[in-house]
Amino acid sequence: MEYKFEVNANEYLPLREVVFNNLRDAILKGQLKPGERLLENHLADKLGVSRTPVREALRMLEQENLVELIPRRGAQVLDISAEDIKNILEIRKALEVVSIRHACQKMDEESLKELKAYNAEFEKAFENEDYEGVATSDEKFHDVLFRAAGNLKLVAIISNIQAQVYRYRMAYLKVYETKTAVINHHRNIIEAVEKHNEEMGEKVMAEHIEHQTQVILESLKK
Amino acid sequence: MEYKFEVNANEYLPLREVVFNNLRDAILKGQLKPGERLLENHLADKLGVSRTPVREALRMLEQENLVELIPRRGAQVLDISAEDIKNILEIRKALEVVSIRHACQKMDEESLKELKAYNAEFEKAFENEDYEGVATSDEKFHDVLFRAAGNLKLVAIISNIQAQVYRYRMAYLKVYETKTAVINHHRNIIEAVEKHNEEMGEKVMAEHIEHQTQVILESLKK
DNA sequence: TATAATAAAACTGTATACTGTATAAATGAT
DNA sequence: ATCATTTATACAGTATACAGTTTTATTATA
Repeated sequence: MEYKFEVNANEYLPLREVVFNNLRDAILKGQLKPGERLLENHLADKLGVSRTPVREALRMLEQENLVELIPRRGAQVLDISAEDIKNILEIRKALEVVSIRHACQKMDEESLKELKAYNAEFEKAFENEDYEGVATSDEKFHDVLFRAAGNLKLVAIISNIQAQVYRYRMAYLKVYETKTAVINHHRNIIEAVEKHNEEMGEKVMAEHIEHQTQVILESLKK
Repeated sequence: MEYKFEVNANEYLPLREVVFNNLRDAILKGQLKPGERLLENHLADKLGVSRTPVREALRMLEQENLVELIPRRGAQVLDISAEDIKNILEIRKALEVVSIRHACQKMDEESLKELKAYNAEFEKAFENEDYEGVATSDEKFHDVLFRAAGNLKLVAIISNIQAQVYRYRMAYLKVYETKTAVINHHRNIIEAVEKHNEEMGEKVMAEHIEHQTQVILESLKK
């Protein structure tokens, strides 16, 4: 019998996906700045591929609302206004509320443990002023809630929405007053989920997102 | 002085957009059926273009959740389960509620008139059993509400969401009991908007979408 | 007749070549 | 110098060519 390496079918990624992930990342992290033009040739050279996969990746990024394509002019990183941020966070609020309602109804012990674990991570990171850590554990915290909702479409939309305001996340967390407010929100969310108290969950989550909106919009004025 | 034809800058559409619109339409109308494979060469020949714009259009359709791309295998029209429909309509409900809250707060006279006009169209079409007409005036009715909300991101997401369940729209409207229920919903929505009664609007809209969900899921069982 | 091995065909993935249109640079007129 | 006019350049849009992989058809084998 002949042996083969067990090749994971997921191992292969088309170049367009690689390019897509690359660019997406660079945009989210702010390495590619709003308004910056994305020249196909330039990107292709830099990434060591031909224009074809770059172009396809750009079409995907357009649909994700991360870049803007102007016919015969090319792509540029989408700029986002204060109004946009308000609009996006309003949508996020509505969807997070849906998701926590479900979570309050049917979250199991396992997920609840996870939720608490990520929250511990979250608080610790805050103590250490490790904002990168705060951000990632915050994401994980919310992810548990989405997943508990058991609505995959919801997860997809929220993560798309989030990508659009990702850049402003750090500014938010670093604002001094955020810390105590957000830690409280999270604790209340856990309590609501634990007690299966939908109304409470809904209320706290709405506050949580509204607070975030306030702070981000405030910080934008400067 | 020399005259030139006033050339509208928006007149030019890249082929990928043309192909995209074409395929999108065909999928929404059910001419391309769920599960059906979309062969690049075939489509390119049929539309009289090369594979390049077809491929780019497919990437866009993937991001719109209308087709599924399997690496090295190609594209196929995305199939949708009852679960998906439930999930999607739950999201739609949340977003329509957001939008009607705004509409109740700040809809102007002009838009209100439009709303009533489309609703008259809607009721008349129902009388004439012109379901195509019912569907389009219903769309316009809801569009007025979205637009009143003044949140462009919301409009974009809802229309994407709607595209995914577009196929089931007719089955819904043709169910006998739908007629009276929906006509009532619409009338109540108008009343709520007119009286700036947010709570009422929210309640009616939620019912409206829930009803739709019920009927569609029911009709799927057959 | 089923099953495995092999060969052929059909597709997708990627690169490259070509075309036409904007944009920027260079030239010339006022 | 400033503005218009031409020319050159850079770029996106589209088509095509080729490579590699999967699927299907064909043949061989039990």
